[in-house]
Amino acid sequence: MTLDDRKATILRAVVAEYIETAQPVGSGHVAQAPGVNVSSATVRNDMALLEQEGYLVQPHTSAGRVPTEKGYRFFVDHLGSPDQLVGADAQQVRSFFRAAHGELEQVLQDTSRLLAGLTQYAAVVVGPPHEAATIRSVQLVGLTPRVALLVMVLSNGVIEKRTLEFDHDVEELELAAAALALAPRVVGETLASAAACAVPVDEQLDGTTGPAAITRRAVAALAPDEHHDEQVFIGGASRMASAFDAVAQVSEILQILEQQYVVVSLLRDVLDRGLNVAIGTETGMVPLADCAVIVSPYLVDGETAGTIGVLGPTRMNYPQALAAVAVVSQRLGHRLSEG
Amino acid sequence: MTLDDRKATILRAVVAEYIETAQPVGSGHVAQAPGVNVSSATVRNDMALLEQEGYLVQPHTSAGRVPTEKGYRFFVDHLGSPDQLVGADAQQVRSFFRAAHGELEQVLQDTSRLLAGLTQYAAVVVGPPHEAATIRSVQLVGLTPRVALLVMVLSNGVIEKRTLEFDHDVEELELAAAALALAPRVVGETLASAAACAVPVDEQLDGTTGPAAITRRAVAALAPDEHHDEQVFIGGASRMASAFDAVAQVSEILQILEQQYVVVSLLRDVLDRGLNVAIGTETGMVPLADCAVIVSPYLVDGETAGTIGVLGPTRMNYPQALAAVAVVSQRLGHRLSEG
DNA sequence: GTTAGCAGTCGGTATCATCGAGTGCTGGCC
DNA sequence: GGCCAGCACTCGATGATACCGACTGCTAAC
Repeated sequence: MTLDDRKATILRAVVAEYIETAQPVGSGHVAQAPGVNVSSATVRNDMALLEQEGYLVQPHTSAGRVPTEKGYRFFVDHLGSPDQLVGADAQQVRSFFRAAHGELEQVLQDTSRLLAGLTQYAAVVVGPPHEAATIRSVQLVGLTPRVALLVMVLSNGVIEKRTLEFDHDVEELELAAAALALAPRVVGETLASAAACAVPVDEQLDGTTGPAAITRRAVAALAPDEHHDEQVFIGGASRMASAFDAVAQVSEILQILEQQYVVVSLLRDVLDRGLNVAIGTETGMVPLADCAVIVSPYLVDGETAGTIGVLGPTRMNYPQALAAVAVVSQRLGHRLSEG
Repeated sequence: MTLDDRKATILRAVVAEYIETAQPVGSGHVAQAPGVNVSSATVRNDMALLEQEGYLVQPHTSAGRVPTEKGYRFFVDHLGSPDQLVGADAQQVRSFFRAAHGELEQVLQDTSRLLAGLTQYAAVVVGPPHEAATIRSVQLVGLTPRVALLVMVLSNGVIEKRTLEFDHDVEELELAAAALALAPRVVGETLASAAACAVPVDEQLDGTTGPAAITRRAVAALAPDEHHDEQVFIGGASRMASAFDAVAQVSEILQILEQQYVVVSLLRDVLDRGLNVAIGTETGMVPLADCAVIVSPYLVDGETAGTIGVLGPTRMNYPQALAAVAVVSQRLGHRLSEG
């Protein structure tokens, strides 16, 4: 399963050139690549072996070779020292995070654009899950006589809101009273724990009107939505499009990107398998057979908080994209740790 | 500038068939179209005239004809009675709005998906501007000693928040005091008016610490952000992709859809010109030369509140898309009027 | 083990003929 | 005068054919 030095060098050269040109690579080109100091005939022999071992394929007999998933996999697993971003890009990242300020959502959204701009592929930024955040404040605001808004500020700066609809008019005073009753019970709790531990308390109370009923309604609405536990921001889907040549394929990939919870679970899945790169079928999604995903968690205050990722073609520029993801995830974590 | 009956019928037939097949339309096909009771030779004569008048073009001498922008324009301007949605679609809209509940943002997001599903093009839903909404409640919540969140609930159920960063630690009590001072001045105002009329009051106060300073900071942060005055939701960009055949073009269009404020101003622009359909260069954006946009405002409580739109190829199915936009905008307005 | 040389493969491109959908025009009919 | 059958013509699309060249695998020599 392990390759000798020369074959590894040749494989690397093939992948590198294919990434650049998107054309099958012939032995002649490889022989001229730096580090390969053998003739094209020797390269040919080794390429034939590499094909037998499943690292390369020939689209047709008289053509050069193209990396298989296994080939890409070897390439990323044996990259040696991780690349640095080129100066201009590094500069861009620095000045971006120096200027980044304001709302969490805005920062995450802009970060996804930044990453997309750096890599020329689609970028995904998943915000910190609300799971872990505790409730800082609770408020009940009437919008119409029968509709009120439950507004909670979480410790990570995210705001959760729930619409409460009643089948009878509700007074502002009742809302205020309900909010007062609610606050001591839920402040300091997470959404989930607040929803769980507050329920039994409420079941004892009865009646369909008055503050107690409102409190009960509010508690019932607390539980975190299945799919909205974390925020997802996707940037640069348009850039990814240019990396493919069939419109139908682009459309399928966009369709996946539109289902944000699918993207989130894809990233989570990859991380759970202990990977930070998933190539082709490794993504587990059929329409992504020609795509690769790079994932990296970012740390806020030393704990993994969210995830960023890049989605591009299997022949993406791995060294550069890996470097970009690494730098951005590190800087983003830093930025969010400051508070 | 006006066409006689037969030429109008022929033009309509050409546009209708081209929309369906995306192939240049020949005189033979037109002659067979219902309503055209003349021979292909006569159709040929009229088509030649229609070409002279700029409604049609021939891609090459021995080919059928394709509508020009002017041709599409005539088609949509003379559609006669607006189409009805087919039964299944109408049913889908009804059940969607019957089930629609919960947060405003979620409803708008889902509506964009619904509209995209109905039309098979990209759909845009612009939420009610925050401009007109008045502030219902104000709250200041500390996140870290030096960072606080200004949270405002607006009358339309939208939440506006502003991050306040201080260069010295701030006590919870100070925040509470500042919020108390702020509330009577801004509740009931719009964001803009609150920002405007509260400023002079604050300039009289001095000092860099204490509740007064916090209040001043909060007021300064009130002014609505230029670009985030309304929320934009875009659905079904992937569907639009399949309507084109050049990847580069798809990429350019996606790029525009990614700049949400561009989309918003595009829709606004079209409405300002008194149109509800913009075709090709009428959109004013070069990459959209092969696109058409359908726009419709929706009314909440009798007042125009937001806008919905569809972006598709110039050869989009106008009757169907117009019907879908009309129904959805009407139902959405209804749904949001209930409160 | 490496490599120069060589025969063989096969996709891509160019050339050419053919086909057919579609046109414009003409001349006859109502 | 308006309509239309008929006809010659145009020109892109399609398919066959030949050619070119970028490859390969193999062999024999170093």
